[in-house]
Amino acid sequence: MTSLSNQRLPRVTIREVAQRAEVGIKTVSRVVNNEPNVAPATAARVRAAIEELRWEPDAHASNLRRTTTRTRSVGLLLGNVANPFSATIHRAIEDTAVHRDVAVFASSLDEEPEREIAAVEAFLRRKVDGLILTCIAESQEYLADLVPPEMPIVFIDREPASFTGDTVHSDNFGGSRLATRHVLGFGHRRLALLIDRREIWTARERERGFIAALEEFGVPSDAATIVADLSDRDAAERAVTRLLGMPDAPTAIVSGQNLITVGAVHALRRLGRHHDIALIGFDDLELADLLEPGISVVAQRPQEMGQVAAARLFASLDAGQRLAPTSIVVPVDLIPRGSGEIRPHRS
Amino acid sequence: MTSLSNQRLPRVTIREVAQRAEVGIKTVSRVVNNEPNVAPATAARVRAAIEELRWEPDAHASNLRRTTTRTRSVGLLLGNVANPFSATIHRAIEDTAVHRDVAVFASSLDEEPEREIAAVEAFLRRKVDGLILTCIAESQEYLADLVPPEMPIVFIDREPASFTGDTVHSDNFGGSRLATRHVLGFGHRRLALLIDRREIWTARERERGFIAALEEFGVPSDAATIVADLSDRDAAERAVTRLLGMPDAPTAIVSGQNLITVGAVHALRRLGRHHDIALIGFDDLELADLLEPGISVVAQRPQEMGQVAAARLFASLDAGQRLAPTSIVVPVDLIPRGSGEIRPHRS
DNA sequence: TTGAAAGCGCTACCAC
DNA sequence: GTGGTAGCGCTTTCAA
Repeated sequence: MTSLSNQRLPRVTIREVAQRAEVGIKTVSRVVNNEPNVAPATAARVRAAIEELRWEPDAHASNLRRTTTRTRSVGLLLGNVANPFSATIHRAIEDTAVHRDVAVFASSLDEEPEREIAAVEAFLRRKVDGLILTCIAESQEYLADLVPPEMPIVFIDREPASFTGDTVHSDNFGGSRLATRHVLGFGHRRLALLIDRREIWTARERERGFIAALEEFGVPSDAATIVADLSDRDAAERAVTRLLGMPDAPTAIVSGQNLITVGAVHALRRLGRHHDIALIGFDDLELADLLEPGISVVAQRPQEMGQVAAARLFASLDAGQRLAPTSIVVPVDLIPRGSGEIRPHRS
Repeated sequence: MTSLSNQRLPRVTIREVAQRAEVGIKTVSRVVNNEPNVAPATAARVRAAIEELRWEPDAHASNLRRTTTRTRSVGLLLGNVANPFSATIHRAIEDTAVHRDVAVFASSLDEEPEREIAAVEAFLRRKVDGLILTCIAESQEYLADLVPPEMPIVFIDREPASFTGDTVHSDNFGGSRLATRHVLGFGHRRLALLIDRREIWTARERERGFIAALEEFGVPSDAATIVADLSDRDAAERAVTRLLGMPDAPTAIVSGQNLITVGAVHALRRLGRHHDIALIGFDDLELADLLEPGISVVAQRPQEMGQVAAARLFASLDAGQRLAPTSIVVPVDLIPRGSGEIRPHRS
C-alpha cells in the first residue's frame, strides 16, 4: 500500500484551458458538452486551447455533479468467459459496444447464485450504465433494490424469475424437441437425455422439449432415461459409460450441452460404440464435422444472441430509460452430420 | 440523450453517516479507510451508522481528491476474446482478479495496431489500475507518454518493442523447433510451415524455430516452404490445397496456430490425404484427440499464462509501482496423437 | 452570450 | 483522538 499516484502531477485541468482560451471555465464546459449559446469564434478558441494543451476532461469529476451520469461501461455476466458459447456472445457484444466507445466488464457466473449477486454488485460499484446478465439464482427479485430503476438490464441465454426485463435466448424447448424428434424419426425408441443441473433454466427447457417429443411419438416415459446434474465432460463420460452397461440400454443419446457432448463422444469411442449409438448434441462444437461419424447437433447462434442483446441494451440506453421489456427468441439450427442419423441396432 | 439519472435521488452521503454517528465526517472517512487514531467505541458507532444507513462510499468522489487512486479495475487486451486461447487466458486472469475485488475490462485486438492504441486509451479514460496487453503495433513506445509511469503493465503472449515491461509468453521458438524436429525425426525432409502475418511476434518466433530445426537436421532451405499471412481457417485450407497440388509437395505440415490447423485438417480430409501427410499444430484443439488420425500438437498453457500475468500485475499493484521487469517464458507440451507421427510416403 | 459562485462526495492538511 | 476547512475537476444555477 505504498503510494501509487495515478497520473497526478502533469494533469491539465479545465481551468488552464479556460485561461489559455481567455474564457471562463463554464464556457469550456459548454463547448465540450455541446451546449448552446457559445459564439462560434469563442468555441473555436476553446477548441484550439484544448488541442494545444491536449486536455481530456476527467470523466469521474464530471459525473460527480452531473445528473445524467454515464461511465460508458456496461457489465456482462456470462456462464464462463472461457466457454466458446459464452465467448462468442462476449465478442458480439464487444463489437457493438466498441463502436459506441463503451467498454465492457466481463465476469463468469460458474452457475453459482452468490457469484451472480456479487458480480452485479461489483458492476454497480463501478457505476456501469447497463447490465447484460446470465442468471442462475432462483429469483432475480434482488435486482429491484440493487439496481437503479432506469438502468437497462438485458437477460441473455436464460429467463429471469420474479423480475421483468428484456430477455434474449435460444429456442431451447423447440431445439431440444427437434433434436429428439430427429432421432425418434430414425426409429429409436430407447432414448437418454443428458443435461446439466436443473437449476439452470436452459436445462429445464431442454428437458421439456425432450419430453414433448417423446409424447408426440407416443413413447412411454419409462423407455427414456434422463440423467441430470452433468456439469462437466468427465461426469458426462461416466454417465454414458454407465448407461450403456445397463440392460435395455438406450440406442440414442440426446446431449443437452457442449461439454456433455464431448464427454459422450469420448465414452462412445472408448466403448467402440460410436457407429452404433446415435448421438445428437445441443450447441455446436469445433471439429464436430471432422469426426467419424460427424456429430449431429442443434446449433445455437451465440453471435446473433450477443448482437441482439447489445442492440436492446443500447436502445434503452439511448432512450434514457428501460424500454418496454421484450423477449427475443433466437432460432436454432439442426445440423445432421452422421451421429444423429444412425439407426437403432437390434438388441 | 434524455435524462438517465444514475441512482441519484436516494443517495446517502458521508455527511448523513457522520450526523447519525454524532461524529465529524473526517472520522467516518478514517473508519472506512482504516486509518489510525479512532477510538474503538467511536469506530463502532460509525460502523453501526454505516450499516443502518446502508451507506457505500462513492468510489469516484473518493478518487477525485485521493492521491493514491484506485478503481479496482484493470484493462485486458487479447487477440480475440472469442478465440479459445484468448478466452482461457481471460478466465485465468478473472479468477485472480475476482478474489481481490478487481473487475476486468476485456477487449479484442484483431491484429490491428489502431485497435491496440484505441483500447489502451479507452482503458486509461476509465482510470484502470493496470494493463495486461497483447500487442500488434510495430512499437509500444507510445505507451510511455500515454500511461502514467507507475501504472503496472504486463505484456502477454507477445513481446513488446521499444518499451520495457513485464512479459509472459509461451516458448514459441522452442515449441516450434520441437514440433519441426518431431516430424523431421520421422524422416520427413520436405516440410511446409504455415503461419499468420509476420507482424505478429509469435508468428516470427515460430518461423525462427522452424528454420532452426531445419538447420539442425541439415535440410536445405529450398526443401521447405513457408506460407505466411494465413489469418483464418479458409486461407489455411486453400494454402494446403495449393501446396499439395505442387510438384515436390511437402510430406509434412507444421501449422503455426489453431485456426490454421483446423483449416489444414479440412484440406487434408477433402483431399483424402490425412493418413498420408504428417501434420503438427501449434496450440491445442478441443476434440483433436478424437479425430482419425488424432492431431498432434505443441500445446500452449494459456491458463498458466493468465495466472502468471495476473500475479505479476498484482505484485506491482501491491508494491505501488512497477517492479523490475521480468520476462516469463511458459513451457509448451508436445502431444503426439497420430498425425505428427505419420512417416513420409514414397513419392 | 458569458462567467462567478456554489456545490457534487469525498480526502488532505492542520489545528485543536 | 477528533473535526474543521480547503479543495479535487467538473457541472449547475443564476446573475450580468
